[in-house]
Amino acid sequence: MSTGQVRRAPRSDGVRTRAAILRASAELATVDGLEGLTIGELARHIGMSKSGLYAHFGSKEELQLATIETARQVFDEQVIASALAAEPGRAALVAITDAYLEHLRARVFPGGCFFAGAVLEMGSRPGRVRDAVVTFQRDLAGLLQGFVQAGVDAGELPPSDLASLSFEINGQFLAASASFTLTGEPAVLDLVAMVVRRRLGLAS
Amino acid sequence: MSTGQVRRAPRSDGVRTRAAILRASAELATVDGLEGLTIGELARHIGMSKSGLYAHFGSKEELQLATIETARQVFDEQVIASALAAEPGRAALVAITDAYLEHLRARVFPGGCFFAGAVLEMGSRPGRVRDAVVTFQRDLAGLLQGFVQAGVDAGELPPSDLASLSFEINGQFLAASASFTLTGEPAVLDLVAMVVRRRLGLAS
DNA sequence: CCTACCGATCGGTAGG
DNA sequence: CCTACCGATCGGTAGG
Repeated sequence: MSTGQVRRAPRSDGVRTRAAILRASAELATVDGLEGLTIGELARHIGMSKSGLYAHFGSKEELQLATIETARQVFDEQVIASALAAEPGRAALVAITDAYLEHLRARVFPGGCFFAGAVLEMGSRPGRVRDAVVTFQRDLAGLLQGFVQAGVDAGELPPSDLASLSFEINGQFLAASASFTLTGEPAVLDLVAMVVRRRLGLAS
Repeated sequence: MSTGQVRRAPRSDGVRTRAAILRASAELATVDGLEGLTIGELARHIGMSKSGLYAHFGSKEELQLATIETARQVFDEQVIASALAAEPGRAALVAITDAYLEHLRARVFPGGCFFAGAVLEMGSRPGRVRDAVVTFQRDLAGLLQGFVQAGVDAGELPPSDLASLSFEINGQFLAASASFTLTGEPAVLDLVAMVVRRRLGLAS
């Protein structure tokens, strides 16, 4: 008896429900877009009432922002983590590329990379949702640039790569997501893996 | 009196109206998306009633398809034409890149490249609208690949470029549109111009 | 090309 | 987390 009665973890059901909602929301958003996503469709998709969703998120904008946060966590775990586990520099650039391509290959989201779609969709809009997407994009670009800088510092890459290499790799990520989503052809992913390696001087 | 009374050209007003509608539709679509575009918003934007639009296009899908056709014509005139005017091979690849970047710089569409947005938006959807976007993408990829082939045939490019160069350039176009739309920074366009030239062995 | 209208769905709220 | 509801807007049609 010592510590008293059994207690369920406070709100654990709510936390789990919220996570399930957000996961479904992120998936739907890669097909319908962050704006095209509707509360009604999401509610139907997870077997809940619309007002049930409003109990978790006070507005569509809050839902969108929470969805972006969830997608970011997925991206951090599946893509960024592999890069951080590698040696900064060329090895990290290869690692993040392979992890990104594997993220696509596994079809984690039905519409390809969440942020590739979101950046193109929200790029010319005002508001907090756009700002959140821009922040992600800026952070990713900064991470890539840091790897390039490390590669240059280590003598793995020429200093001229500081100007554009991170941008180029980012562009190949966009192309990979767009092309793989369009065609479903795994060869696209192998092609991009080769392109990046070559660009880094790591293949014929 | 010879040829009789003054006659207005048959339906010329209707043709002009239709063109104006489609131009506005293409502009709105680069901000709201091809799906996010609504008949009501478009009608308001051009000062016409919703049913006035339905007189020109029987359904939203027809409007979307006609909008894509209009955007394709703009792209053909402003981007493709410059490439076809150049020597096939490296010169054509430089020409299409510069024309594409100028198309962005001029902000022909407020949301950047119409098709960059459309491909990412429609990639994971079914239907005729997606098919039309895929067709554009396939045609552009084929055009680029033809230029690469010509460059290889002329000895300007190594045969190894046949595998991926056209894909890489396409990726830089996507990155240019996304990044320029996000930041509005013209330096992005200069960067991509340099990246492509370097990739073609035409700059330091 | 218009007014007037349709059923359905939108984002969101009241009240429990 | 639900039912029941709100005004606004959706794509689309009738009839002119």
